[in-house]
Amino acid sequence: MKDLKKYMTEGLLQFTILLSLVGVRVDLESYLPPIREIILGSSSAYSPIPFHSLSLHPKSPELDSFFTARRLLDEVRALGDPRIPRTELSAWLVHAVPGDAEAGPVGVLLGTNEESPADPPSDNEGPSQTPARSSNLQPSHDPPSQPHIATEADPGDYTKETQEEKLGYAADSYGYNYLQSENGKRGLDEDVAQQNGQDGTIGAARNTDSSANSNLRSEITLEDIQSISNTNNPISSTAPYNVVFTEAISQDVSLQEAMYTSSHSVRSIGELTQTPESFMQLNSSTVPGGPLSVTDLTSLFPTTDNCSRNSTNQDLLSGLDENVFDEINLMSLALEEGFDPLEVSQLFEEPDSDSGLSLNSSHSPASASISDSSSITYGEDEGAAGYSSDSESVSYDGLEGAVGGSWTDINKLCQMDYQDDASYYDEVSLNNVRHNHSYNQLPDQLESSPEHHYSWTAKSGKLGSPSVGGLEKSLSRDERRAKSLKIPFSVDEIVSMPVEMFNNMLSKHYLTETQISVIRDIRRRGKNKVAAQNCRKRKLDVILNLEDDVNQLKAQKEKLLKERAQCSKSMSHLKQKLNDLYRNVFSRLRDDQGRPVNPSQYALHCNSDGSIIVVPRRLFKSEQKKDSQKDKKQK
DNA sequence: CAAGTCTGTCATAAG
DNA sequence: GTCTTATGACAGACT
Repeated sequence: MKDLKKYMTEGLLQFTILLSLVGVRVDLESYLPPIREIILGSSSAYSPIPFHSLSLHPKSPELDSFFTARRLLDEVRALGDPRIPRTELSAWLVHAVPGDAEAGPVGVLLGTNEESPADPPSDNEGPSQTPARSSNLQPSHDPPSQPHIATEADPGDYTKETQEEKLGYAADSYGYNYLQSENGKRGLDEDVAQQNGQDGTIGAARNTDSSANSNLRSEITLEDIQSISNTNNPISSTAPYNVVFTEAISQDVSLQEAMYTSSHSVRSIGELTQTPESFMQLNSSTVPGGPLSVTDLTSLFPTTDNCSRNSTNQDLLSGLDENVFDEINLMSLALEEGFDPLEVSQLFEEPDSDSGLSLNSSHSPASASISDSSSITYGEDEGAAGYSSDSESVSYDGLEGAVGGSWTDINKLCQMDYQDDASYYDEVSLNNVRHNHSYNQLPDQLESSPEHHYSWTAKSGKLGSPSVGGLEKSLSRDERRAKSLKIPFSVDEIVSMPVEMFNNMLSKHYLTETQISVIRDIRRRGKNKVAAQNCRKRKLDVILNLEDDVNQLKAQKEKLLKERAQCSKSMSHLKQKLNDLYRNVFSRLRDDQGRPVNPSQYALHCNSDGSIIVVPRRLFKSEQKKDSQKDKKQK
C-alpha cells in the first residue's frame, strides 16, 4: 500500500509538473492527500479525504482502487477544467516572473495594451511622476482624471454592464473575456492604464512593461491557453508587439508585484481564502527580504480591489516590511468578507491573532452558513446600498472622501466580487478546503466555522453586535490562550505545521517557556482532536460495515433456510414416491405358490449389476450390518 | 429535566 | 527514549 501510494503520488506529481510546463496548474490539494503527507509527513489526520464519505478505513485495501480511480477521474477533470486560464495565470506568474504590477498581469489582463503602445510614453513623462507615486495612491482613485465605468456608464446600464463584467470575471477564461468586452468599452484596466500614463516616465516604462508582458504572455502562455481551453481569446489581437522574451524578462520588474496581482486576480474571482497562503508562499520563497518600495506599492494599489481602497493606505505605507503583502491581502480579504476596519487593524496590530481559520469545528448556533449569507444582495441600490451590514457601512462611510475613490466604482467592484451566483460561494467553500489548514474538515464544517464567516454572521443579525468581544467569544480556548500570550501564530498554523517547520519555528522565534509550553499543548491537543475525529469516523465506519455484514449474513441465512426447506420438501416427496413404488412392486410380486409377498418379511435388493432380487429382510439386515462393520473398519 | 449525541481532552498503548 | 498516532474514557455542551 505504501509503495503504491508513493508510486501514485510520484506519477501524479510528474503529471502535474508536465501540465504546469504547458501552462496548466493542477491543484493537487483538492484531491491528493499523499502530497501533503509527503510534504508534511505521513498523517492520516491531515488527509483531506473525508473518510466519512468513503465509509472506509484509511488502511483499508479498498482505498487502493479508490485512489486510482479518483486520481484518473480528477486528472481528466483537470484537463477539461474550464478554469484552466485562471489557474494558468498563476502558473505563468510563478514560472515567468517578469510581471509588473501595474502593467503586469492585471494590466495586461485587463487590456492596457489596447492603448499603451499607441500612446508614446514620453507624453506622460513629467515631474508629476514622483508625487503621483508617493501620494498614497490618490490618483488611482481620482474620479475626474479617470474615465472609469462608474463615471461614464449610464446608471441604467450600470447593472447590465456590471453583470457583463461580472460574467467576464466569472467566466472561466477570466481576464480574457473581460478584455473582449473591453474592445468596445472601457474598464478598470483603463484606470490603470491612464494611471500609468499620468505617472510619467515610469508610467511609460510600465507601458513598455505592459506591452512586454502582453507580448510575453501572448508568446508563452496565451497560445497554450488557447490550445488548451479553446476559448476565443481576444488578447491575441492585442499582441502585435515584437518584444522578445528576454527583453520582457529583463525589465526591471518586481516579482512581488506580479505575484500580488496574481493573487489579486485569483482572489477577485472568488478564491478569497486562497490568496493569503499562496501569496505568502510565493512571497517568502521568491522575494527574500526584498522590501517593497513606494513605487511598488503605488503600482500595487491600482490593481487592488477597490473595496480595499480605504483607510488601509496608511497602514500599508507605514509597514513596508516583508509582511506587507500578507497585510494587504489580509486587509482586502477582511474587507471583502465584511470585517470591520477596526478589527482588521487589530489583526495587524496583533500578529498573534488568529488567521480566522480554526480547527475548531464546533458548530456555533450563531454561525451562518454561506448559503444563508448568499441571500444578501449587494449593489442593488445606487451608492451606499452596496453593503447592508453595519460594519461595512461603517467601513465605507468615510471612504469616499478619504481615499478619493468613487463610491460607484467601489460599489461596482464590490458587486463584481460579491454579487454572484451560488457558484461563487461554492468556489469559496472549495477553496476553504484547498487552502486553509483545516484539512480534516468538510466544507460545511468550514462554512459554519464561527471565525471564518464572522462577518456574515454579523450581517445576518444572529450576533448582537459585531464587536471584538463577539469575536473573542467565538474563539476556542486555545485561540484565546494563544492570543493572551501573544503567540505570533494561529492555532491552525501551530497544529497543521509539519514537525520540522514547527521545531524551526520554536527555535527561530524568541518565545518564552510559557509560550512554548502553550504552543506545544495547542499542537498536541489539536493533533489529538483531529485524531479523535478520525478515530470516531473510523469507528463509525467499522460499525456501519459490521451492520452491513450482519444484514448480509441474515439474508444469507434466510436463503439457506429456504433452500433447506425446499430440499426437505423434495426429499419427503421422493420418499413418498419411492414408498408408493415399493408397495406397487410388492403388490405385484408372487412367491412360488402364487401368494403375494409380504413386504414386512422381504425386501428388494439392487445388485451391482443392476439386477433386482427379492431377499428376506433378516438376510438383508445381516448384510447391512456386515457392510456397516466393513465401513467402520475401513475408517 | 432526563436521555442521547457530539466534541474536546486526557491518559495510555502501540508503532 | 522520544515522538506521533490511535483509542478508550470522561466531561461538558448541545439536542
